[in-house]
Amino acid sequence: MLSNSSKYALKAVLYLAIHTSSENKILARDLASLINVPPAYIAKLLQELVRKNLAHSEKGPHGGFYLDELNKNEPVINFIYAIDGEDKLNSCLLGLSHCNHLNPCPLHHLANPMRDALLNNLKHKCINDLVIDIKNGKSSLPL
Amino acid sequence: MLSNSSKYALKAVLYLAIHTSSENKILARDLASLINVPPAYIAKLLQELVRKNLAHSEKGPHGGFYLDELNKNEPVINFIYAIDGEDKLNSCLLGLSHCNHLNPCPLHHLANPMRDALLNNLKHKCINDLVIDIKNGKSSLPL
DNA sequence: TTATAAAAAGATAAAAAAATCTTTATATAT
DNA sequence: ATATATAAAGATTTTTTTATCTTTTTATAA
Repeated sequence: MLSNSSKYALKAVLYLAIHTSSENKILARDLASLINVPPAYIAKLLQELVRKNLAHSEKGPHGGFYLDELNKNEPVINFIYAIDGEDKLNSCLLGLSHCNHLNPCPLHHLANPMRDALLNNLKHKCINDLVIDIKNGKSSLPL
Repeated sequence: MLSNSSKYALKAVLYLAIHTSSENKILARDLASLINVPPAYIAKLLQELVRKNLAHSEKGPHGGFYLDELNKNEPVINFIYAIDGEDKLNSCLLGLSHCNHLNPCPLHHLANPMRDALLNNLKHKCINDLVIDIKNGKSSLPL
């Protein structure tokens, strides 16, 4: 469903959303150990998010990664799209390019309503919504 | 979501369900070209399904692969489990081993209802149910 | 201005998944 | 019996994904 890369990126982003701001950054290597992801790997993923304006970074002493308020209000799906591309979540379950609602594949009716509902949630929930759940005890870390 | 291998296997199984029986087998290489899957690859996958009693084969002249009535009545999910293993569809979206309904990860509420509904469909629909849809024009090939 | 601390970029390596090739076993027909 | 057609099994190759390592750039502070 999600690649390792997307999973790691989401874990990182959740951590950043809870614990960082422009005044309070975190080093890639510290973040890595806190969310159980290889340090060099998470650094790469964060660089990609920064390039796509889904996270921020500063170089040099007292530098590090953080999320600003705009980032925290991005829909969850944007982070997945940034790392995995759009096709991964949107393509036909059987990999058929012709499959759509007018020309449904044999698994379409069985799976698409759920997929659409999931995509809808991912599009309408932002990172901050997930953080609110965590703070209300509706979901939990650690990552 | 599904590996290439599972997608290929499901396409093969659907074809076999519609077009084969113990009196009417098909060669791996013929099936391969009909469903657009590499011949050596589909042969391997079918061998795995045969080993797990989800399909049948006969060697030698007039041999080939086919599904019997029991196979056609297997739930769709069994073919996926046979190829991808059970974990792939059941593990936490973020890959967290501790995640469950009592200790939900931040994506759990957002995704699990849909995943459960999908799994339920895959468990309760058998291959023949999909074939009936195709025959009624509710879904369509080619594969 | 120099040293240092950090991310960015790019190159490389390792592991897993996808795909193919070769050999063996088995059934059928001649 | 022998030749042939097929799946089964196993080995190998290729591609993709995952992960790491090295070098460069940039910002800070002494």
